[in-house]
Amino acid sequence: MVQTARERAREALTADIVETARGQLAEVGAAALSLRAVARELGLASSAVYRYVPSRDDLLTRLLVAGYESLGAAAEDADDPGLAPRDRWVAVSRGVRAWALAHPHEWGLLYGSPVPGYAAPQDTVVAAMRSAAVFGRVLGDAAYSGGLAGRAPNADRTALVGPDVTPVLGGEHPALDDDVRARAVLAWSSTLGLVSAELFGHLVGVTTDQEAFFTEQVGRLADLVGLAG
Amino acid sequence: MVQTARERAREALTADIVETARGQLAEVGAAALSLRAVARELGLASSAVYRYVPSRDDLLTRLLVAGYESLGAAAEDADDPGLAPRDRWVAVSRGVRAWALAHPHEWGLLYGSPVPGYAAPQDTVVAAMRSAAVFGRVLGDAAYSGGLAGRAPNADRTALVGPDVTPVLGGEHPALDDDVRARAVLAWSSTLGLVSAELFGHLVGVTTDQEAFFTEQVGRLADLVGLAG
DNA sequence: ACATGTCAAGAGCAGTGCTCTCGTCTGCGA
DNA sequence: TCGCAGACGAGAGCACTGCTCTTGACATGT
Repeated sequence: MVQTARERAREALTADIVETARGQLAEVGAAALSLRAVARELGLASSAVYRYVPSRDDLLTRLLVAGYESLGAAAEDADDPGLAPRDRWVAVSRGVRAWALAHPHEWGLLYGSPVPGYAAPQDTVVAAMRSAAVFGRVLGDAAYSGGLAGRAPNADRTALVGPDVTPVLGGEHPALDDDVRARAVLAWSSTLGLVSAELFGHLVGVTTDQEAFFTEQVGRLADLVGLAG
Repeated sequence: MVQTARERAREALTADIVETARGQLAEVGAAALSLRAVARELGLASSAVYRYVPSRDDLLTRLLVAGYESLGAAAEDADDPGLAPRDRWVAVSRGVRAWALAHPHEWGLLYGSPVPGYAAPQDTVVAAMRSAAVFGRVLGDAAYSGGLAGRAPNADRTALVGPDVTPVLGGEHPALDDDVRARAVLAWSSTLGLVSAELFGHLVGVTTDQEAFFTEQVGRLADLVGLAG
């Protein structure tokens, strides 16, 4: 028992605050998240909350990290290494969409417009990598299992992806050149766009069956990456 | 002169309020837009503004419509009917991106997370169509000029686009089936995703040259749609 | 010249983030 | 076992927000 009773109580109450804030976030959204409302729900004075959370921005950061972790876990759960590469990619994409539909306000916090006056600190980028890494793993496994199409016919185009993304996008492999990595980044940000467009209401009236439409589209994106299936 | 001096003064002041609010929006973002700050900047009492704008939400709606119109105009300006279909698509996409970079907070209002407690009224959807219609026109012109690839080999897949989008996506033409329309919708929402990802900081460290990267990616999307060039 | 009604302003309500102070109480070291 | 530093919760208060209501001045149309 390395921590005292006070420390335990402190951690428990801090966790309570973050959990209550998550509930608030799910109900009213990030920009309307109120520290006073969290305090009210916990039966605390608003000033007491500041003993545990230094500021509203810090609370947002915690929710941001928790959101990235939650999304990353959902993506990992949706992955099934036994499937063909293309089907794996589609399954992970569907997992991401399902999480977004279940947590729309959290998705807005992660990938929507930034909260005014708030800049995400550097700690959040590692958490943000978790879901992207799942796609990267599918890509890497496909390369090693031969489930990735060869070099595109016009692969002489510049690819323009930074060297930092190599580890997260499947690692080093002869089949994984910058051209296919650029395609993967395109597929990833396209998926972001599809989910956001659906969630933010930009596809109402455009599609007849949102889920089937999404599945078909991410399948096209998997083809664009060159995944076999 | 059908309107009295009072009516003219009223319209001028209303326009001043909206213009000042646009400035505020550009500076601090939509969620932090303050009616009182607008009033201060105009030398008015905060209560006086409510004589011209019924509520903050109504002001947001006006800014939303103005934003869609501004983006649509930028897309139209970027279009050049003399180019090959693929180059036209890329040019319009680049125009959209350039507008977004010049008006980041307005882009966030249009395509980012919705402002809490605010639901966009139906009037905004027609304005939102304007930029999409430019892409639709490029698609339609390509079909009529023969610059659109034929039916995809596996076009037996369901396409799942609603019938309402046909007019805006090039109209009726034998080469424009629901499969190619679905690809166009995918390319459009992918472009949304690319721009949002860049603007909201999700591509920092991923690409080495944002503009060249974007140009290359929307070129891939144009290929996916089947535009020749 | 007068009545109508539009106008700007101010006070006020309920809410926000955040700070400071003031008693209380806990837990650690002597 | 005692005493005290430090943590704790509560409350008041500041500056800000959107919005409503009243009040008094002014311009407009008859």
